[in-house]
Amino acid sequence: MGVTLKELAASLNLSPTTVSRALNGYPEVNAKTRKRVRDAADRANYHPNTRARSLATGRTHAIGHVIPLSDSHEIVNPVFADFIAGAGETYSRAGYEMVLSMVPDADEEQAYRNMIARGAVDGMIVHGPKLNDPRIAMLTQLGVPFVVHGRSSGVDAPYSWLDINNNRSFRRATEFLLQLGHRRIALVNGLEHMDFAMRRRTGYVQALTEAGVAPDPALMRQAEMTEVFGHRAATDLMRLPDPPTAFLSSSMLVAYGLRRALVDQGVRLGRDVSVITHDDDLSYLPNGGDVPLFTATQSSVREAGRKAAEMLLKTIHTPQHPPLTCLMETTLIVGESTGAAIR
Amino acid sequence: MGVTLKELAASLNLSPTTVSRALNGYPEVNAKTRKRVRDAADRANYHPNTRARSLATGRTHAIGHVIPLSDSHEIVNPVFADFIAGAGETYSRAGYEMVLSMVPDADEEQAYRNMIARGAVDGMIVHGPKLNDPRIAMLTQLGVPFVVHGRSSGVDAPYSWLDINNNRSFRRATEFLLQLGHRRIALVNGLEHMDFAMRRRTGYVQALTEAGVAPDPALMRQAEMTEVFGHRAATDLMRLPDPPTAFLSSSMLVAYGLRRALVDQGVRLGRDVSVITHDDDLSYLPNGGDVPLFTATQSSVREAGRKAAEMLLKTIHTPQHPPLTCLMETTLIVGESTGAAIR
DNA sequence: CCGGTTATCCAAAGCGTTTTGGAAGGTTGA
DNA sequence: TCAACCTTCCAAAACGCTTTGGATAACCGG
Repeated sequence: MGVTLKELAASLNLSPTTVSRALNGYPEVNAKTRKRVRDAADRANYHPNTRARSLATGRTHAIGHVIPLSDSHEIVNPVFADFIAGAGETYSRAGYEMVLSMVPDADEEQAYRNMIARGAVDGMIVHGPKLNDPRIAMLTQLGVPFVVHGRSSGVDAPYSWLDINNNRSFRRATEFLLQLGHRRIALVNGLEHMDFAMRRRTGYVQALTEAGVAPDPALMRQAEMTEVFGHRAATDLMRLPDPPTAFLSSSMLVAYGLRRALVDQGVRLGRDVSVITHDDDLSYLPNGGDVPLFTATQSSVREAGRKAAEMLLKTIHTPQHPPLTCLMETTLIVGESTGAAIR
Repeated sequence: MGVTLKELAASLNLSPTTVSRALNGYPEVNAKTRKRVRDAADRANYHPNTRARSLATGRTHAIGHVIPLSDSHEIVNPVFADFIAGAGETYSRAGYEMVLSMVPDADEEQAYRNMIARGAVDGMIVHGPKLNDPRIAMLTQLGVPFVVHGRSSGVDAPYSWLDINNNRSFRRATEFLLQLGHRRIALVNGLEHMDFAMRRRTGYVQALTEAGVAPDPALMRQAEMTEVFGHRAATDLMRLPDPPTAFLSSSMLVAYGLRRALVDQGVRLGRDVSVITHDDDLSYLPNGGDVPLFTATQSSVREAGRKAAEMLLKTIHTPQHPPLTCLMETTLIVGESTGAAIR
């Protein structure tokens, strides 16, 4: 523990009041005194105790994140690391701290409730929204500022969110493959009770339908997005009597798995079979070096974290403001994993 | 914000003192009253305000983590997500919360200082120790309980740490390859100013030397551990006049890159060239399904997180206790990526 | 019936801040 | 010169909890 305000004040022969005001930039303190106080504070490495301050002000200067662990295998989705890194940048610049809670899906609601009831945070980020996500109504009802990373289809009441245009993104990717002559296009998706995965499938189905291609359920897979899942999916799908000539993947890791399976089977990527993947632009999973490995719909999840945090801080500072929303478009980057369909 | 203790007490016609004691399990309160209080608290969803509580008790019931972002590319190492998930399990079980700060390498020391000076945490976890890491002396001097995930060669004074036996792990892996007849063994390592990477190289060099094989600097690479780095390293190394017949990799992602490069060159994994990788057992990066993809030195970083958190809580609760240490061995899992050297 | 326990409760202080409501002294304007 | 300001500071209350040090009443043994 460090110096306290009282001690600092005593050492300066000033009252705590004056020292507090001097440091917080209030006008009613002499310029000379202010400087004297600031210098002494620096010298003593004084930082106001956050607990005491938040008790006095009623604001915690902290944001809560509840990261869900997929109940099945307690998998923590790797996008969280980068999203949080982005949000963390914003927080530290604004003098906020981040408090994190990682809990199994089942305990999630309680985790939000607790953080709030204990007065631990000024606002929250909602991660991984599902269809009709109950957390949104809950937080609205509790009156806590929050921003959802993603959206929740089925929730009508307005709320603040930041999302990428998953539908459009996968629609365009599908159209791109269709233009290359592909007709048998597989979708290797995340779990479709997750909102983002559902929207991606919708976009994919829409593009197919508009092009007069009947969506084939046999070509759609969904699971936790791991490399192994990608491998299994591609292996299975290539065994079909009428196998796909192109794959749409929901994550880089899945795409790795797809590639491994395809290569195992002696299929040339970008020649015999095409692959487009979504790329969250994770810092440790770059899509190739100079030339992109995969053709990809790309959007930086880190940037999303930065922006979502900014939105949240804004709603905290102007509580009466109506909900903020932000829809980010992805960019379609052409790499070496796509080519014309062989006929 | 929720109900306050005073309100709850008033609604029960009791003093705040009694309500507090009833809820905190002190003996000097009638069993009947206690039940009445507990019930009312549940009904009102009362949770004590953490800020107020920690102000009163002097303990925050919070642990600080400072996650470094590699200064070059601001990469956040994916192992952190799983480590933190593990630590988080322990924390929530013990009623602690986790406060996170993600900062560029350069600002790291200040981030620790701030958290402590502001009285935001009861203890800290030190991530990613480098050789002769200054944070250890700093925290020791500040008198804050902490546990290092890893160790720091060059720091003599005792401190609490939890580490895997990197040296032994890579020594064994190297010996394994030597026994298979490999002599040209490449090391594709993390950045060697990181303690773990340095220890791995030492283990590797020791095994080679003991076997009478001269370590060849041309066969050692180090960088941020991404897939792309693995690909580049393998591509380069295979171009050598006397290319390696085996690779040692420091992470799963690097191994993915190695495999891609090798496959690109038409080399068969486990036949023409062998690969052993370290596997942190990340939840979203499983080493294959039923049968392991890679021969690997495996150790769950999530389990490490759980244990490190437990150690930290222990040192917090018994401050006079001497430093705790824990050295975890890895297990060598044989997969399909290794085989006898071709002669 | 009475001193001494024991069981049960409470008033008040304190944790480290911010903030409200002055107070003292100096300055200004007529 | 004197009321009416500023300017600059401070004492004390408040935030929501825990904890110290009683207080009250009931109970007990002799």
